[in-house]
Amino acid sequence: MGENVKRPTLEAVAVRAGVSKSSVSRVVNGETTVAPEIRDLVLHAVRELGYVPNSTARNLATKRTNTIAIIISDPPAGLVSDDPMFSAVVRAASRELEAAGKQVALMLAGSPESQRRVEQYVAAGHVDGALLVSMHGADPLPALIARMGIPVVSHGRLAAPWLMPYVDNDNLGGAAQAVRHLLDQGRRRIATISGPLDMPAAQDRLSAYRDVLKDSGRRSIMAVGDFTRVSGADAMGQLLEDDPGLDAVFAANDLIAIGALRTLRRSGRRVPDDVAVVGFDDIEAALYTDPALTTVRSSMGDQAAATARLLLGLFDGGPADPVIMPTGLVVRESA
Amino acid sequence: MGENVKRPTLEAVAVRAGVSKSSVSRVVNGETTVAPEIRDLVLHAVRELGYVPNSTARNLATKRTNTIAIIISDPPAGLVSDDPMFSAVVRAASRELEAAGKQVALMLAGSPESQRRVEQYVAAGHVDGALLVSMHGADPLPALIARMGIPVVSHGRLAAPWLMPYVDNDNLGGAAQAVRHLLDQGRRRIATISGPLDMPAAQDRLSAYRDVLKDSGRRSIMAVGDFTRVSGADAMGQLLEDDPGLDAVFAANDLIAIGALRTLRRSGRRVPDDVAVVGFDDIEAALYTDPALTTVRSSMGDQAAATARLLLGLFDGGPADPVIMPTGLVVRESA
DNA sequence: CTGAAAGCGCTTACAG
DNA sequence: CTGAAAGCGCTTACAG
Repeated sequence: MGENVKRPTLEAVAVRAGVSKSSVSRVVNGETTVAPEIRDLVLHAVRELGYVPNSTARNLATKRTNTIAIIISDPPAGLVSDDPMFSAVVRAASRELEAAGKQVALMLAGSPESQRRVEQYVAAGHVDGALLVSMHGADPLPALIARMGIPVVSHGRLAAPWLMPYVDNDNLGGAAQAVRHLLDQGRRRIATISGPLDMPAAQDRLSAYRDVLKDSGRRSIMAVGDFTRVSGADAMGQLLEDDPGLDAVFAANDLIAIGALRTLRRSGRRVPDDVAVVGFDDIEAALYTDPALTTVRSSMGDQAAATARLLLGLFDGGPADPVIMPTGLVVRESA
Repeated sequence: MGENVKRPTLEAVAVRAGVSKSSVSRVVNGETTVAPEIRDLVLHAVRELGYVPNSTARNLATKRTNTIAIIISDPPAGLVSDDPMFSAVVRAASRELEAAGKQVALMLAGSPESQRRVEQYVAAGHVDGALLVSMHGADPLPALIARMGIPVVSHGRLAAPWLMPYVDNDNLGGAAQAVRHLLDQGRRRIATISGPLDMPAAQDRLSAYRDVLKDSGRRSIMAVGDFTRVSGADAMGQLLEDDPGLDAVFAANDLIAIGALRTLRRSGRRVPDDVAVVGFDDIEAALYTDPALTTVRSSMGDQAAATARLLLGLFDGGPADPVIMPTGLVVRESA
């Protein structure tokens, strides 16, 4: 498995260049207090030898690791990662962090064992900071991570928001806009399919729905989903049984909407003629449903990038204030 | 930002327990050659102090890092990661690796700069091994990684398969089965929409399509896609112009099929009555298209897990032989 | 079975 | 501006 060439050390470079290790270290780390001639000697030797600093040794000496953990607190069922959001979030955050010269350690913390592993990992001083993507309200991980004494931020508001700063979408505003849109279209019996009720995003989207309906003197009709397609399909079936006359559905995310669309189709309802449907997130698939899905745009990518930047800012003494990103209705065919 | 409590060192444990550092190290590492009483003393001190080994120091001493890189060679456009495969692969591989006690470092290598970063990272001795997910044939990264002298495997056959062992699906077999299914249904003008032609998976699926058609004395009708929905929609439009009478399409993946379905719908074609459609991959979304998509199952999750196991096996002197995983047709409504 | 000592490859005060 | 030396927190032959 490879030549296993021993990599040159800083010491080898020093010998080769005929200077001290200190000088090599300074040059390699870009310190300015080095005489040009020494600098050249070192640079030359570095090139000749193909020297690359051993970051393990560097980390030990500096007590920094230059790596940031992206911790995805995925429930055992694997809810999140089947979501297109998973890739959007991981990717955008990685890009941002890497662009800032940080290494990224991805950690999936689904099972209790993997939670322990993550805890150990952070406790072992392996990371300088952490970006948390937690997906259920009862998750004990945020509290554990928060007390580890490293900068940490959350992608999405936590059930315990005081634990750490976060970046979130304007779930309340977006959901309200969606429901008002249905109202404006003259829909009378507007149902909703919520996300998992222990998640703040699901709670917000639900309570905005309720508030808007209440203000307009209408009754709430709800079923509980869990942000998956299949839960949307099931919930829609239940809703149709409960109230066959409903004429609109606000789905707490696009995946739920996609599931709901299938059930509506199978029950012979036309969308939007019989039943209007609005989703949330504006994932790419929303462009390919039949009819194309009207939805609330919440760029998870942008949100993840903003979360990463918030974290990076923390290292430079930046503000630890939550940030809420705007959402907007995207009207297509389904409502 | 936290209490910044200095973490106890192995030395502190030794002092507390009244034994040598060597003994503490042995106990902590589970060596059996330790007297029970010493063991107890150490364990007690470890617990009292809340000792967690500093893995940076350990890595420096052992010259191992216990971490494996998952390197996603994502083209700049971001093709892969919009794909549901991204999450399936990252997740399954992570789980497998973590279960084996390895740390996972996720690296996105899209741009030339990030390729350099990955190279440096591996060269810096930060990882013990790497799992590569490369997405285009001209990718220079596999060759670079392959010569770094660490165990490395590829998720999917590379354009240069000799560089490292890999795990792949039976793309040839699966595609052949799909096309034969269309033939068996009496379809006469069977088109295909390929993936990016520099990717082995796309090549295989295309050549199987061609071979089967040739054997049956039929003509190939093809358009090139890139494994995205939008490319499927566009390619389908082109195909319909080229040959309005076509009665079947084999899409190189489900995303392409989803795009093609939209174009067919908009052009007034009924599926499967006028045009039959078969996809490839069997992603969850295939269950929610209208009509539900007939497709070839290729569990990316299982494949990624198998890739991870192949890599882990390499560390124990396991075989470095490629493995091909079976595929199977899933008949639903679209064909 | 146990411990003293050297070593892993860097960084960083401290003198000069 | 430069270098010798100590130190980061572990592991691991080597004696005993």
